[in-house]
Amino acid sequence: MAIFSKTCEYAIRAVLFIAHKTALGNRVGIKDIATGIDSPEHFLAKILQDLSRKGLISSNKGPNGGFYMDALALERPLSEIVEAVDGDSLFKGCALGLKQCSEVNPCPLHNEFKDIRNNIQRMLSDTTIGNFNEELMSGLLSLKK
Amino acid sequence: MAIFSKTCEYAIRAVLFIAHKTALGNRVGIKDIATGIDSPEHFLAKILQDLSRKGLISSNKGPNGGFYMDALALERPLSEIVEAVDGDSLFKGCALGLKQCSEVNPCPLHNEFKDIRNNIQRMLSDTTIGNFNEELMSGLLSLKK
DNA sequence: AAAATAAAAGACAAAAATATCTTTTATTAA
DNA sequence: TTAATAAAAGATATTTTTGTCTTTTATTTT
Repeated sequence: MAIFSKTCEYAIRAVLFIAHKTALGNRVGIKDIATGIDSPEHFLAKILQDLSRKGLISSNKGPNGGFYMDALALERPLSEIVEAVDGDSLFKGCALGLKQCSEVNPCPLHNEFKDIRNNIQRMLSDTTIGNFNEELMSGLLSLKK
Repeated sequence: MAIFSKTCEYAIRAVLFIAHKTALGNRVGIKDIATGIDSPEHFLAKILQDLSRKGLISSNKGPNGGFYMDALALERPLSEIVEAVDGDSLFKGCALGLKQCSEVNPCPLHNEFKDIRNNIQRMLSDTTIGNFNEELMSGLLSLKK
């Protein structure tokens, strides 16, 4: 199994795509985004609607409409996307799925996974959405294939 | 989303349960295992049949039958269970789901996730199934709830 | 005001993961 | 050699995830 759900993979890729495409005032349409990250258009639309409702990205209807992000939104950490889509179980949950797993009632992997969970959380919290804009614009990083 | 699939969570918990319950020659039935790790009995049965086919655990039918593991099986790393059930995408796959993600064609998170993937793989490869037997027998670790 | 544009929303479909129930097969013990 | 036991296998059901198609709403331009 992968680290993130398919939905979350699309979400991150799409947000990074929007981020670097609209860094200075433009907007980008769902069709361009779907093509740009190689994802099913209408499925992605649902995901972006959700992220929009949650305030992570912005959108406008009509001609010249589309999705965009302001400067403030670019400063948000990747962890917000992940939490919005997949929840916090990757950071907080028990690796073996035990509801009551804790320091006093640990599963066998409780201690071995503590560092790993913290590393994931720290990395996603310390990395902003706008962090990759230059490399994305210069084509050094890929969001499709 | 969780790190492992539900199937894999059950698999690890069940194998650790079998490991410590049969450390010296006993066998344990599917009903006891399912109760012992709080999982759906018949669903777990399928999982164990699969692990048995793959040689990770052993079983016998009939009276006094059940599942068990020999000394050698206890030395296997946890990573074998994970690979048998969830595959290797947790260790090898691209976090953003890109098929061609690599050093020369990296996704934005390629480098950030390199350490994390390695940590997970190392931990699971360095930890044997039998590693938790004492603590499980003494009740210091939990496999249910 | 009408037409064009683009996201939002709704309805539906397919696939995969998870779960349950029944029948069959192998093994043991009486 | 029959009955009992327990895993293996098969069939089916439910839920969740992923994906598609159509209609509606908001906005802009003519």
